[in-house]
Amino acid sequence: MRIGYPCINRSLDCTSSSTFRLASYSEHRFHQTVQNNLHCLKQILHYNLEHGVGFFRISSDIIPFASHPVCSVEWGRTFRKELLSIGDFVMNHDMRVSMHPDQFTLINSPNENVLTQSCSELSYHAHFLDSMKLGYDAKIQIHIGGVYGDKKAAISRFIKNYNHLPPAVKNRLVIENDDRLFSLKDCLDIHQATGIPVLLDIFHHQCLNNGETLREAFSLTAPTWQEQDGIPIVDYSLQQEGARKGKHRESINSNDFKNFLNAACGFSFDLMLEIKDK
DNA sequence: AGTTGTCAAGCTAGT
DNA sequence: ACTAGCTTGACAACT
Repeated sequence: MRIGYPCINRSLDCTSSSTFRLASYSEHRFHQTVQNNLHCLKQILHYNLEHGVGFFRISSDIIPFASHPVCSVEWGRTFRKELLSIGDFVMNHDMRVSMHPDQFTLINSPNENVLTQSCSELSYHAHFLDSMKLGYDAKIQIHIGGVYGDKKAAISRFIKNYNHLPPAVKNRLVIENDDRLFSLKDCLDIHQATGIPVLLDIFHHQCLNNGETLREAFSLTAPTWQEQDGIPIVDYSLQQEGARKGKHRESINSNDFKNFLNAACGFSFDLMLEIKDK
């Protein structure tokens, strides 16, 4: 099992997700920012190696405005050497990376513009991981999307639009159960129809489920991952007490974590710790 | 130098 | 009607 954390390393003064306002976009600014982000990503991966951390989620901001019309730079070519070098580092040390496009990426939206932009956002993520020549175990995780007043229709729209995605995206895309709308069971149904792997989010499963125990949730999701997908990815986090439902905790609770590990015993997976203080 | 309003994008539930 | 929350605050204009 590899353990990972998302996007930000609080021990290094180097961030791989710095961006800028759209209003101040220029090719120079873009070039500078991407160069710095890639440099910091390398630093973070080195740090991770030294600290036994084999898994990392790369921020979607690593290439700012990559899917926006304003960006016409062929960054995959410009930064080819840097990207390949990072990819080599990841593979040589048996590490894994993933990405999580943000809440605006909705492939089940009834709005065609939202769908189009979501597809180009997903293509950007796939292109980024492809540019590092990483295997298809480097995943892009998204939620199912909105309900739009009709859950069944929302699910069929997801399946239909998923089938039209380019192979580069399909090779990496996985779906994650969320905390309010689409449960693990919904994701498994979509898996039945599409073959898409299901990423189990432990915290979301506590918020929304159909009575499956944690062990059952593991048994159900594990077979949705094929050989080329790598071992399953599992997201772990906890409710911040006193905050509104869905808010992630600042720090881990070791009792809860021990219970989780006991329930997970015997299953093979990589673990993403979505805990604010890493 | 420090503070604070705002930032590409969507949706939902709670207030 | 408004806003917090979402995988992650931080940019940039203002005082």
